[in-house]
Amino acid sequence: MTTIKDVARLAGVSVATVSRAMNNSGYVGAESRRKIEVAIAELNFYPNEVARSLYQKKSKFVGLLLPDISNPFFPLLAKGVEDKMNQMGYQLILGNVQENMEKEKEYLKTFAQNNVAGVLSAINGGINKLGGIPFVMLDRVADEEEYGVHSNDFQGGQLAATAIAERNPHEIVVLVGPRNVPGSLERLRGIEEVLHARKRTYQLLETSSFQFDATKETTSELFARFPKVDSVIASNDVHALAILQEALRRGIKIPEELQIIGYDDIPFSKMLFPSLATISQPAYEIGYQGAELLCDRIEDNYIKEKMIQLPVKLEVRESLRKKEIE
Amino acid sequence: MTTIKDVARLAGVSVATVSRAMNNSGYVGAESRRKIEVAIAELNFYPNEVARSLYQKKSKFVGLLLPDISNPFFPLLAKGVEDKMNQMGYQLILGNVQENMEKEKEYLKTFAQNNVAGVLSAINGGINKLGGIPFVMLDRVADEEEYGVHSNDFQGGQLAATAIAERNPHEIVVLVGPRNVPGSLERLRGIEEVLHARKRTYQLLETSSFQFDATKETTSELFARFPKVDSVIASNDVHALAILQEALRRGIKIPEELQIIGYDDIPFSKMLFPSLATISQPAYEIGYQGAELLCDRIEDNYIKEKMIQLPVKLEVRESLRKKEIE
DNA sequence: TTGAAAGCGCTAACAG
DNA sequence: CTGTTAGCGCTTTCAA
Repeated sequence: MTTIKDVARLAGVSVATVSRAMNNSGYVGAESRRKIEVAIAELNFYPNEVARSLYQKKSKFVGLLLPDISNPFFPLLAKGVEDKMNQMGYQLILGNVQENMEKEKEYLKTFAQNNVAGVLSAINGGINKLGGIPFVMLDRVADEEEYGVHSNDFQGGQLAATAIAERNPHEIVVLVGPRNVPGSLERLRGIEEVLHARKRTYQLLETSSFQFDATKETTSELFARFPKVDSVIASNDVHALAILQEALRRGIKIPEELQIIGYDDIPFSKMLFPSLATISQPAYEIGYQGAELLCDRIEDNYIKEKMIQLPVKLEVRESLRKKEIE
Repeated sequence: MTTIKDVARLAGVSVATVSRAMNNSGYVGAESRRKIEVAIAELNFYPNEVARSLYQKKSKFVGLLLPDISNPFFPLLAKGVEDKMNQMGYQLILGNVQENMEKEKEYLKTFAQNNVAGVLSAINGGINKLGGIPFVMLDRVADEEEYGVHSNDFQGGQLAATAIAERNPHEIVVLVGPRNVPGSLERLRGIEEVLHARKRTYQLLETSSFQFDATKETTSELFARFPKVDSVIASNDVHALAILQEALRRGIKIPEELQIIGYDDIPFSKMLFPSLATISQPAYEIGYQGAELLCDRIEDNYIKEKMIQLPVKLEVRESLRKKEIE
């Protein structure tokens, strides 16, 4: 391993000068700078980040906490985070928590042990602080959080409910996401508001988990409890797709006999047939802007908005019936 | 931040003794140990990993290089890696490279700068070495690699081709993955061997990328160039699903008019209707065993197998026709 | 404009 | 069994 010392020796200057040259801090004579650059190139030197972060008490790492990396929504979000963070010179420590509080605690501890510069978390209801380390919540942002990026769940709920309500629903079932996921209730509020205003009745089906594996359970429960359901407002696309496809398997016609709308707009939703109508959340954008916000916090920049809310969008696709002529 | 010094002071011993107690290295008297434990608990102390890794020249980080985190195969693999690595006390630095050589180089550099203990890479054809840092390749393992975990691509190709050949194919199209992905050619060998032996003709369609977004292109090309295709052997599930669903959209009956077999067995393949027959690769297991192998290398344990090949399995599902009675 | 030196928190000789 | 001490590679006073 070549160190700053080797560079200093080869350039014929002191390590302090090399350090100043590398970091553009303090004065460095033109001649010294040139010699240092040559030496660095010659030795193919790059500074040891560990030593840096020991001194600075702050590393170039950012912790990323995700609830379930196998739900395609989160890789998208992670990409947004990664792109921005890399651009700013940070690396991500991956923490895939699978709705497991113990793992979350473990991760927060190792984040602290490694002097992370900040944490981005899509985990609801966790321990969202870590002595002075900046936190930014992504997607799942509880009311009491200070910094976060999420999309407008209330509006999303309204859009979804309106899309269904306008399409001659007879028996509506609303899938409600886990109570502890902040957005779930907001969406439900939006949905109920619209449905009440339009005097539509509906049934609720609570899903205890957003985990990928939970879909089978939800699906069987739906068809068992509500055999006459003809319209589903789902809590996410993975669940919606599971239901849609199970319906096809049972010979139920989509959308004539069962229409369904999802939430998230994961890449598969557009790709499958019939394509899944959904409320599109800007997953990549949430990650990207969350990363921006975190960088601003890390660098103590002025922050215009602590809580960023991104708009959602209705994607009308083949899983919805034609609109009624009003 | 509370340091080992604080603990030493409170326990009335030296930092060396605290260090020995924490690491169970060297002698520590019972009385001292007790006092240290009390002090640690009292202060809620945990050691700074940065300082540790500076001294050891080796951190508790492992770099994970992935080609495309939005392809559901890789999150699965990542989970396997994460589970094993966490269990062994390591953290993952995420490197999602998107088939971009520049990004890969960047990552390798920062891995080195951060004293990673090792690297797990699912990137083909990269710069798979880093001055003395142990590398283990996952899934995409070129011939010249020394350490890796992958599944038996030749066998996978054979299984896929056999499944199709036994089911009365008229016009077979074989999707060939990117040339630079080592497994692609192996699979093709397996496929061709079977098809030749059974005297089946077939067409090749090369796909230049495994990226999620590349599916649309592949799909249109397939139907444009081979309008009479009735059997597809795909290079991965994402492509296979795209084709299958596009066929449905065009009113082509699955599997009567078009049968198709994928590769990977991502979670969606089982969930969709018609479900996708595929060659199941043990993605989680590849990640997990890769992590095990890497740990053994890091700890300089005896290594039985440097190159681990896991079996693949044919999953017969609804996208295949009934077998011919022979 | 530069260099010497202290120190970030921890580990490991080494001497007691 | 325990403490003193010298670093790990880097940044940053501070004095020259």
